Amino acid sequence: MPYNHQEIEKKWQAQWEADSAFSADASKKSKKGNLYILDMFPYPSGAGLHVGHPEGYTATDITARKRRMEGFNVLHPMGWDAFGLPAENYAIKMGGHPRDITRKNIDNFRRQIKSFGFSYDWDREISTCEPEYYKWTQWLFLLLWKNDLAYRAKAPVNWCPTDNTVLANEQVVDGKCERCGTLVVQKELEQWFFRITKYADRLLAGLDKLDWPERIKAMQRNWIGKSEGVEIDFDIIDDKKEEVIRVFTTRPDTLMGVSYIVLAPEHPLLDELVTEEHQMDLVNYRDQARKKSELERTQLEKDKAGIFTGAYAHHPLTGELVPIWVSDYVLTTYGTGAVMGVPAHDERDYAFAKKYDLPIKWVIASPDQDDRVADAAYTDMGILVNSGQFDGLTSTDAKQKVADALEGEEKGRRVTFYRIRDWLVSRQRYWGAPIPAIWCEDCGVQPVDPKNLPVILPDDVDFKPTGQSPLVGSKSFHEVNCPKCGNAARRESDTMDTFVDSSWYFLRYTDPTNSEVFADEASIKAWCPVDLYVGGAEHAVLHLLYSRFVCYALKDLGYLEFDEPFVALRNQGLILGPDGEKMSKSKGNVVNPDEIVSEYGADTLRLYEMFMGPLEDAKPWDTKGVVGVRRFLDKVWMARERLADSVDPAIDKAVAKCVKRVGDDTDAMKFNTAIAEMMKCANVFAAAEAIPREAYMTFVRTMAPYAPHLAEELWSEVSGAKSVFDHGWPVADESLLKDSIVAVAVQVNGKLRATIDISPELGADEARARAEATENVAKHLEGKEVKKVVYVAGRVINFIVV
RNA sequence: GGGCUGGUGGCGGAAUGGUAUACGCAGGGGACUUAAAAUCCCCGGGCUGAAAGGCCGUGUGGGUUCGAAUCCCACCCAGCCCACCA
Repeated sequence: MPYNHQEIEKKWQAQWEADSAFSADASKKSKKGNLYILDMFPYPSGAGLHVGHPEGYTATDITARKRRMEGFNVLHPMGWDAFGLPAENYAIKMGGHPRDITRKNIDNFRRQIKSFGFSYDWDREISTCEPEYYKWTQWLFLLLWKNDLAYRAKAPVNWCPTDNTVLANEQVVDGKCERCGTLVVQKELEQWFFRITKYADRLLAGLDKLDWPERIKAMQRNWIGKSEGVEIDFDIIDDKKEEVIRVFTTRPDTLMGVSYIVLAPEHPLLDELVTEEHQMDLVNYRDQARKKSELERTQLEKDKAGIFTGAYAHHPLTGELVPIWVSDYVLTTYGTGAVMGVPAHDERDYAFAKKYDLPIKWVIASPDQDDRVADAAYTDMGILVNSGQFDGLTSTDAKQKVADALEGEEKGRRVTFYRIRDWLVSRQRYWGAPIPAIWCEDCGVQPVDPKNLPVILPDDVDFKPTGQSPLVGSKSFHEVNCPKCGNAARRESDTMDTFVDSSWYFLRYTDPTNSEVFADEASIKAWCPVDLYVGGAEHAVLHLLYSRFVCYALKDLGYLEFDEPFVALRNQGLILGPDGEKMSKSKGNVVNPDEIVSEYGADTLRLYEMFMGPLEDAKPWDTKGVVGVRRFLDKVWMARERLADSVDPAIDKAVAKCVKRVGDDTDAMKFNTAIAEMMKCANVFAAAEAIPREAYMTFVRTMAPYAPHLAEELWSEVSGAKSVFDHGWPVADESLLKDSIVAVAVQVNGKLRATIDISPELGADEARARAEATENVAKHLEGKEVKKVVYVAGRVINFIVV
């Protein structure tokens, strides 16, 4: 008979809640110490949870439950990343207030998450949109501001015309708004920034010590984009002025191959140096370039077009004349906005030179002479040629020698550039934490006194985005005095990027109700940093990089004793629809976890999601497969009817092996193979007429982190004791793990010819004799000379014959 | 174009130098049943053979090794990420 999952799961969820079974208490004595196991908190969308959410949550829940059984004190909290555009857009479209919509969504998310039986400490639940929380987001802003890590500046920024707000670089994907897909336009606006670039080098170096997926580390390295090279000054030939064009290159070894210089269309020196004859060309070209959207610039990647300015510069070492060109393949936002054109050894320069018939000078020869093709740039390292004093050097040596020469002449210097930009944190939207600043006509922009936090998000506003923050229209919000001179002033009306909210939330969980500090020092010390963090790979750069930055800053400012917030990180893979495609409403392949829980139970859903395949892989959903794990649970359930005070060494052995394997695999987060092992054990139970009670109860404890409801029910029914989680993680009986007889493969010249059942302790000679005695092996050895015999005890014996 | 990850039965996957395909799904056969469902047991890489067995087999081609899905080299394909970054 199948078990009644609805009744059992409801019963134990209520029991856990009544017992506060999972409350984390740092003051509690624990023999193993404290662990912080964290899920990336969800954005509570209107659609509710999808099956992807419980995948990561189950992985951490299994880990947390097992660690508790082992005697660790575990902090395992859940909360809500509750500010953000979707709720606000929904409110604009459908009416209502983003707060009400968000709270309703949170209620639904909480109900769903509780239905899965996760062992969260609900007393620590946080929500970033509540004033008790965002007070400290604002405090963080003030702290960074006070320490010159937050500042206001005018800069070219990304503007989304649909959402009517600026976006961080990280939120622009393929030139489009990450949220709504609208083409982003560049605007010159004054905005608030966090000085993340100050930490570029440390954020890069810190990656090395992290237990994170290589992929994620590579993406962060890529995003930080460190490149070491040389800045080179080219003197402009101009009687009137002493100006230089500064270029940046990572390949100073190609300096002798320069045949022109290219400036970005926005380069500040352009107006001065363009000759009269080329002035109109420049005006037209700039006009054209400005009209191109980011997307067009990307799509036209291969089309290198530009114009000649009529001006020339001196080569810094040879003094040779070098023409100065303009093209938008050079970006203002990287390096110096000017590059030296070396067509022979750079693909872009090559394309440009071909188009405008500029000289192509080969200065690097491939060490592999034949490799050099004349109809393409040679971009690898090599040996210098046609380079005067540098001839014969390798690229690596030449880089140093050229840099030395330039530094000697004061024509250049070694520099490091980063691709990462400062983090733009202000948004012209309503549903976010107000930036705690006050504008005074006399004193300029002033920080709000921390005593007056939180700056409450007002209700008397119209949410419709107009390009200005909706807060601009709020009267109550703006009746404020300057904190410095006391005169009437107005509040900053921008709100913060929601990534600021989520950049520190894991600290708040350690002390979620504190109204004096963002979290008490002792609480942070007790739990942080996070020992295990699990979430989707989509946060590879944004959230994870921002959180790291905030922790580095807080450490420098004396608030934390660690810089890296997440010691170990794992990404759960995407769960695809049954058709193997990414789940989406439009494809109609979305699986609703509520239906699985109601039809098969939470334990089945948990087990199935872990059984599908390795945690980090993308895996298609198969409802038929769900039935398979439910059958397994029913087998375990039914086995309780055949318990006996009997002895069965075979079953004891199967259980001991299961305990060992499940323990090891759970620690390695190989949940799929752990479950396969439990299934094997259940099959042994199913085939047995009587099952030793002791062995069965050990199995139930082993299964408990995976299927906690069923385990609790079986434990209380069979043992009469209260919670299976109070009884510790079972220890495998080592003596049962060793097999006295094993099947050893017998090979002749590497081909399997037989297997023999022998003791793994058996000596090589005896094993050989046993192997030779088997009929098939004898047949293959007949008439052959045995050159060598390889024996690996307990595994394989291989005869090498001729 | 660059980087990363991967390619194993009909399907999800297991095995990280030692019997390839554990476990599950789907399929076939049997037991129980008036019957069906449920449940339980057995069989499932290909070719060949009555069987025992033999040959082939982890994307392709080579290499290292007594022995390779696993390590090395080259290539093909797929997915993800980045991409005019000088």
